[in-house]
Amino acid sequence: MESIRVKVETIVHELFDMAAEVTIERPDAQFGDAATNVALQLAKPLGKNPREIAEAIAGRLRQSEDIGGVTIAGPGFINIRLTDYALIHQIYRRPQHLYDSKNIVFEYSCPNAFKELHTGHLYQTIYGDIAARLLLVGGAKLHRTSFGGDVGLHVAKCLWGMRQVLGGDEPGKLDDIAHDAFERARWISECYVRGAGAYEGNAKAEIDELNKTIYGFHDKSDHASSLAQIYWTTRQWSFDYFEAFYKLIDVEPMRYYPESETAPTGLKVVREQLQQGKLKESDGAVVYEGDESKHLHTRVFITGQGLPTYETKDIGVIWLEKRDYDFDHRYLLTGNDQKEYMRVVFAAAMDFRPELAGTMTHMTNGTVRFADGKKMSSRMGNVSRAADVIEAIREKVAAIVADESMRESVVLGAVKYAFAKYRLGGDINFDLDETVNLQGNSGPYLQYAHARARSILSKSGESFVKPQEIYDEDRMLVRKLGEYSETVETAMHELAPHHICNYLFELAQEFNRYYEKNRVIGDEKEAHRISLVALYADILKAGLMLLGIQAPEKM
RNA sequence: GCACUCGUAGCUCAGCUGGAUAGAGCACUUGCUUGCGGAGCAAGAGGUCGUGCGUUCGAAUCGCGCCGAGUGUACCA
Repeated sequence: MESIRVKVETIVHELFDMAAEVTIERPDAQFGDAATNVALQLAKPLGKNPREIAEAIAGRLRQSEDIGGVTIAGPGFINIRLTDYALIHQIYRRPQHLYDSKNIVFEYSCPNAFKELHTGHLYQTIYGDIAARLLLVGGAKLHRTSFGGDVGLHVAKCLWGMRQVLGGDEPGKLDDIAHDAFERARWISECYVRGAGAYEGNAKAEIDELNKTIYGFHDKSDHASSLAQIYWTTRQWSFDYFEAFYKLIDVEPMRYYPESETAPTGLKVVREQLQQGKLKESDGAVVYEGDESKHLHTRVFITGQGLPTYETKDIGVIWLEKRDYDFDHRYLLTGNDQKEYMRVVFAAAMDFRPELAGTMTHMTNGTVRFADGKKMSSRMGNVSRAADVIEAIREKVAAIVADESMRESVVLGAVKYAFAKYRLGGDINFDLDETVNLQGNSGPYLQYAHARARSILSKSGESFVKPQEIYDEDRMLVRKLGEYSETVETAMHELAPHHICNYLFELAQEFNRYYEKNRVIGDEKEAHRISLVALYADILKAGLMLLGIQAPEKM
């Protein structure tokens, strides 16, 4: 398609001495393999009849050896039919490296220490991991990062709860709690609930005091006192739990920046910028004054009590990531609710450090809603816990997939695909039944499609040879196979994996249609057809791999 | 109040840098069913693309107004 675009642009330039931006579309099969509407666009500036322009361009295009035929349709669409050779050639085209040797930081997931991961984290972690894969495939030098709170009020509440449960500052008793990372995380979470309740009751002052004490563990490097030992041990439990969870869902781990690390850097920067006059003091707090004409709010960076806010910690993490990786570009994925807030942080960051301008992109995801929330909550308890979602899917998969060794990859295929198939931005509707439904647009459906294709290949004695010609019945399938590389490019460019999901599903449908009508094994065209099946299976596998989904040989 | 996001088939969503009869899955109706894995295929029904103006040869797509849903709007993250 790329070559056709260039061809048309060249022709337009030669014929009319104009630089037109040509787009090549994939038209309906009845029209051809490629189409362009340049003639319609040029009609006005040239003051000519669009069909006349189209005829002139078509005449030149017909001389090209890649092109089997050109027709003009409707008001002046140019429809192009490719030669068999060109069509086959497209299948072998590799996606372009859109991020070649770019040094990229991608921050996502961002769970708080001392808390469990919820469905929002699950969604964002999976989506982030896939987007990161796209950057990698695009040739980027990629650094995955994550950022979260290991200090702050939520930690104080939690530690207060631990004290109650342990019956005092008794780090020795932690050994008796649990040794499994997930059970430990659950225990921490129970302690948090206790503390949060007490904070609303009569323990507020005590917990506020504890909050300062915890900051002190970092400032004074206190690892010795009993309470500090509880803190450092359970903090590590949290990190181990993150690691265990990422492993469970088979995603790459990230470099984690805890707030205790980013806050000092952020504070230093903020105080310097206060001196520079980029920040102002207001009611005892340090604020960044928003620009109303740009719809930026005023936000507090250091509170009246001298504590850094999230804003300052976010500045800190940007500075640390810049220091550690010297990124060319930084992508950040957070929930929708942080959109306006982050605009201010970005504006402040660029104000403090102008060279950051244009190097940061904020992407946002919507919230996960459960289609069958009632059913789940009654059975599973806390619906929103990420581990419970995986467990619920596991139960459903167990009922469908007989081979136990296959189940886990189907579970992950189901959940990853379910999240990847939505365009990023809006709230998503998570329907457990649809997720594992083997009919329709789901991960397991595509995994099955792959296993089925492999099964055909293993039954044939023919080995793969590159197809040399295309029969009429092959054409639709071959066309679809050829769309792979440009689909990946689109997904890569927009960091939008849903394009790949849609494509793979359409490809599987196209193949099923083909397979329904054309016998492969035992047919006189077996050798030829087996090669198409092999190309299909390979593309399916490659696409699923981009989504972080395994393509099993059998199911 | 102001800002941002969203509103496409009964449900869940694609399509949105303007183009040819608006697509898919689920659900629904009918047919294929002794099968190379039918977890499939074929056909059907279902849409004033929230709404009204505007720009354009052409609008689901761009602009403005309105209606509806959600989020954010200084010491939380």
